[in-house]
Amino acid sequence: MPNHLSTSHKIIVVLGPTASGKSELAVKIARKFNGEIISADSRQVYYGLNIGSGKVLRDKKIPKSYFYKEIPHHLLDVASPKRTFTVAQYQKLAKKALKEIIKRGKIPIICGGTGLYIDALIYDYQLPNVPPQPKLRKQLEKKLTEELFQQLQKLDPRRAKNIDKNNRRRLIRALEIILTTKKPIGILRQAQDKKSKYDFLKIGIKKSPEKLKKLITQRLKKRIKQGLIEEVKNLHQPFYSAPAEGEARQGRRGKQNLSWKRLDDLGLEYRYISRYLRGLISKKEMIEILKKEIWRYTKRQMTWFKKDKKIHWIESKKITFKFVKQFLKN
RNA sequence: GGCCUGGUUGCUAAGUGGUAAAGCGAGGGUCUGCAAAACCCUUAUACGGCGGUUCGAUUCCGCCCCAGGCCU
Repeated sequence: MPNHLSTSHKIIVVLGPTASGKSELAVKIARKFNGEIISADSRQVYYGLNIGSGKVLRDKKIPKSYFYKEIPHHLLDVASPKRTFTVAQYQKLAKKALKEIIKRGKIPIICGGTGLYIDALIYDYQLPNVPPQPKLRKQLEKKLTEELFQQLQKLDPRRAKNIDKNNRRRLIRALEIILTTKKPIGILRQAQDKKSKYDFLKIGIKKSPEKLKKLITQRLKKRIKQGLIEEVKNLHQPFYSAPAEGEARQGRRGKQNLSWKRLDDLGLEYRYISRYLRGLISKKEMIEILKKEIWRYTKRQMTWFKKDKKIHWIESKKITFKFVKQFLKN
């Protein structure tokens, strides 16, 4: 069994490309094995992004916290969509949730498609204690990529050695760290080889490309039927009148008034539907582009997951349960 | 029937008398505070057909085919 450390706590991870059916599987595991779910999704953390982010519905009978089919869900609706949320924040909140679940004697089930978030949590990434500094970034943003790289070489040669010298975003962050701490961080990486303090079982949902494409199309259609376009419209310009029955649903906390730019940044459904709403593309184009973009997104997700040799790729629910049962027995 | 414009890799699209950009798409990859992001690599003999001119034509000439436009 993977990572068996006698003193550590057991956690289950359910991951896979978007539209593969993670949420449903996670809930089933949670019900069967007395678990609670921690979402690991970079968009579901925002309130207001519901249909488009594929958030599970909230049980109406259980107000206050987030339940779905009587299973508590964590890390949903924890941030305003107006502001950028980052891995560091995710890590902090998710860690807290994780501890609490363990304290309750329940099994934490991390479920999501954001690979970085999952690993930051279970491997306890040591992120430099340097929050983003907008002013500094703005300044660095003015420089040429090459200049950024040269500056980093001077200040933190070890980091410069293994950084992607074309990636401005990374370069700026690296400089932000060194300029703030004055201490080179040198080499990071190789997180996957690190020991986790948890004993975890990583389950990946495997789907053939054909199947996945089909699921993407179906889900997109379904979401549009559920009011996805309305959701995006309201995020940009919410209704002021009392919300209608169906609308009061979940995670609604006042008006969002997200700019088109922000919606664009949120990606996929939010990006392309907002472009449609702005009249930049037709509805038909929007749907075609989305199918393509969502597919490409799954490929990026898979690139991340593929190199993780600890993932157990499964194709049926039955096998999953068997796996989980055995994992929890040890 | 006549005239004009155009036919370049999966798509869009440059270009030159000495065998050919780029973008998109597609595939692969990187990843430690924007990750639905950002970045990198790959995409072998692609110039409608047949002749001609030329040392050499995708590039010039002729004919043909195809697409679009115009004219009678």
